[in-house]
Amino acid sequence: MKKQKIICVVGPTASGKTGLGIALAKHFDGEVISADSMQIYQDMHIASAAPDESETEGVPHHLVEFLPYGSSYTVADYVKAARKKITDIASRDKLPIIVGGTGLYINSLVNNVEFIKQETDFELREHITREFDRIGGEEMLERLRDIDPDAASKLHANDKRRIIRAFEIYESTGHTKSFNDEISIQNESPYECCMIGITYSDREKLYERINTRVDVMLQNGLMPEAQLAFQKKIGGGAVQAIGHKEFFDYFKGEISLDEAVENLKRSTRRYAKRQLTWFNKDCRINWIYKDKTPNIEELAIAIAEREDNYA
RNA sequence: GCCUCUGUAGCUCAGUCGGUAGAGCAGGGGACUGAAAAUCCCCGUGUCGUUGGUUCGAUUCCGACCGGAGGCA
Repeated sequence: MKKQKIICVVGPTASGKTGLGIALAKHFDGEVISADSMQIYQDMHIASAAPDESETEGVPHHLVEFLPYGSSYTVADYVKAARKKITDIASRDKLPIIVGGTGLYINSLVNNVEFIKQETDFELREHITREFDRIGGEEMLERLRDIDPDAASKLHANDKRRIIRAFEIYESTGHTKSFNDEISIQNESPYECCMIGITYSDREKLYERINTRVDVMLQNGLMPEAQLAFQKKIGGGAVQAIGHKEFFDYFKGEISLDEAVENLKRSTRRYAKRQLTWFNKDCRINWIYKDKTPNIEELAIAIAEREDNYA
């Protein structure tokens, strides 16, 4: 069976993925599918750095700002939606271009991870969480060792979320996490993916970019946007967004505005570092260094053409 | 010009009654399969301002010099 060609543009925040995605889409007659766990939400346009109409230059962007703030969304939801978009775009003879910084989403999509058709059982999760709080991480990990030693050996007692998730899987499916993980990647990926990573060879330069981008966001009205989010006081994935939560302590009068801004810049820097850790281990990625490349778009196009004939 | 205080990790500072040093923050590395912009784990060698002296041995004591802060003129 012939594989569907796609291009993936990955990299840390503020590295210029959006612009490169648009350039590639224009060159190869493609459409962009975002792989960003925050750009999916509405009402956080500035914080999530969702592309503006003026930036996209007519290139369609999918899976961006379509979910109401406060809803919850999962990797499984994302992969399902993205696959559908790829099929849809390809059926119109356009090239699907995945652009984003959420490593988990990208990997799951590209590696064709199969998720069990099942809704999140929040009640079960709540129940297991209570048990965790009652007996502690060490004891929970011991119990997990009895049912799924492989998974337990990879987890730390403090890793509450993953320990809880391991029990959640076992109790709702009857299979261990290890087993589920194994069968989840048995189907070969239907995609032939050219992966392009964009970053700076000098970490300092990336951090400078991040700092100035935060300043620009502030000028563009990040604070009022955060204020609205603060007033909504609702959950879902969006409350985790860097760019809103850092202001909450300021709104409560606990820290100064300067402190809030510094915290925001620091959170963003740390996030970028985690993204780099994630992407660096993927040897399929062709890296482009912004501070060493005169024309990144030209290079990206050359990489895509070298890997295969996308034209 | 004189007097006092001060100079230790990128920053703020501990400390060594003389045996070459440690916290917080910043930062670095790693993990990651239904919350992932989340969550979790690990990481502190630095001419102890410079230069002489005392000493078996000085970052620690003494002197001079250089830089910083304050006071008196």
